[in-house]
Amino acid sequence: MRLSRYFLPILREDPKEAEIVSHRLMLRAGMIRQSSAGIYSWLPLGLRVLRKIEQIVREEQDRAGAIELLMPTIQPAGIWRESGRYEEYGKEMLRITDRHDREMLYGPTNEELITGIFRDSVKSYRDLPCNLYHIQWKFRDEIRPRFGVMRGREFLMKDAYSFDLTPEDARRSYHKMFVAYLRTYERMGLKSIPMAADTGPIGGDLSHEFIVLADTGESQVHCDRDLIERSAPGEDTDYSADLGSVVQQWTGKYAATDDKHDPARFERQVAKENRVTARGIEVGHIFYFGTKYTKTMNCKVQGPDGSMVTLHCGSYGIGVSRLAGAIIEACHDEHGIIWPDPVAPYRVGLVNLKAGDRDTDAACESLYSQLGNAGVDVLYDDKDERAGAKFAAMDLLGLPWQIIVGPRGVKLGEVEIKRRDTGERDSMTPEAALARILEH
RNA sequence: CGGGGCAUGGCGCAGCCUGGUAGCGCACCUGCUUUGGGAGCAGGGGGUCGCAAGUUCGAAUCUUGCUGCCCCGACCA
Repeated sequence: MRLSRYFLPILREDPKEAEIVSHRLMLRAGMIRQSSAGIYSWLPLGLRVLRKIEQIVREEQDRAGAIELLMPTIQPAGIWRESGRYEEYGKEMLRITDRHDREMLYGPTNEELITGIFRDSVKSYRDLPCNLYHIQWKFRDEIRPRFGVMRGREFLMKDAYSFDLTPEDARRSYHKMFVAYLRTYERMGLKSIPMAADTGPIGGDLSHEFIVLADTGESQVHCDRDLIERSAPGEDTDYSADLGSVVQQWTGKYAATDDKHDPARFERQVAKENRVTARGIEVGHIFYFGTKYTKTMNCKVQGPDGSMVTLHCGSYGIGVSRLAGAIIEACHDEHGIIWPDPVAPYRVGLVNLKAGDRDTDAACESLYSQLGNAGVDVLYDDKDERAGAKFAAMDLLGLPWQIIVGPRGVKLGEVEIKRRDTGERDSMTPEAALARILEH
């Protein structure tokens, strides 16, 4: 993409409404614009990031055996009355009336909808287990939206729903999602830690929040260093096996958010040198809720012995739009964003230091087309601006690689290549620069 | 929902106290000079001063009401 033909409204100064760093940088880098409190438009650059995140989430859900579908944003009130949550949910639910005075709502979550679909379609235990997910916009009318995209009212969320015949089977389904989550965050270049969460009225040990570590995170967390150093299960994980032992490796170590922190237990359970207190952001939540909705909504299948069995369910959420903010919180410096390669909107920023100079233009055009042909996403700054402004903008955008092409270097047959994360810069021939990027 | 604050061009702000018909920096347009870490000079375009009433000869400025947004707290993927 040529910057001269792109839509990328960069702000030089900080908008005053943005307090936290990810919000500031997303506005400045032209990723988002606020529409109203807690509701944002995603501009082209922001949308690319959102799509990258979404795609990683999707791939890991698919790998774990979940099946994608798409449910609507607007739901009828009726099914929420069936589950009893229409009255229960309160003002967080945005209620709407259509032209026929029918009561509708903008979905804050989809348990009712999916349970309804499943109930009407699946009648036999032979179709179990089943895990269905979608990636869809949700709306929760938060009392006070804040932190930009991190706590908006409208947000993009991946939510999966598992259906099983027995609690034991449901546990296996839960474990799959647990592992998929570890993999998902790691692929985005984040360090995530599962922490035991409130299980609500069901009880048990099957609810975890996934916290991403970031110095500017909203909540304080305490955990065993082993959890931070451990890497996620590999691509070769066999999701058809029971992953209980894998999950056990993670849940066996101490990890708690501040509100559930037990200092005495922390000291007893974790050796002094392994005690870590850090800040984090919640980016996912998984839980088993048993028959909560299947019972009230009468969702049953026929079991092997011919009897009708109420299904056991869990739900598994990932805040996709929130992750865009969370990643920036975890990955930035004083100059701007530092995108981890897998979620970067473009891999390479090609900087023409003297647009209009014949040799410099030619060198850039050549690199631009070669990178394009090699399937590398490039943002080419071909605008007629001063070098300083271009450097500042490129650092703000945080693309992993910069190739800097100026008349001075071109005379010597060289371009400069820079890694945004380490700041390392090297001069080399354009061919070598190309090779360096392609080998990564 | 309790407490605090803000609303003036795309962004950041001054002007308001002490009413007289809107200004600064950045960004944008034109020209010239510049050109490797947010250039200089000259010229230019762009504003229902959040909305509505009121006071007044006259309101960005004073009064009242409303709306929007931000921050702190309780709540949350």
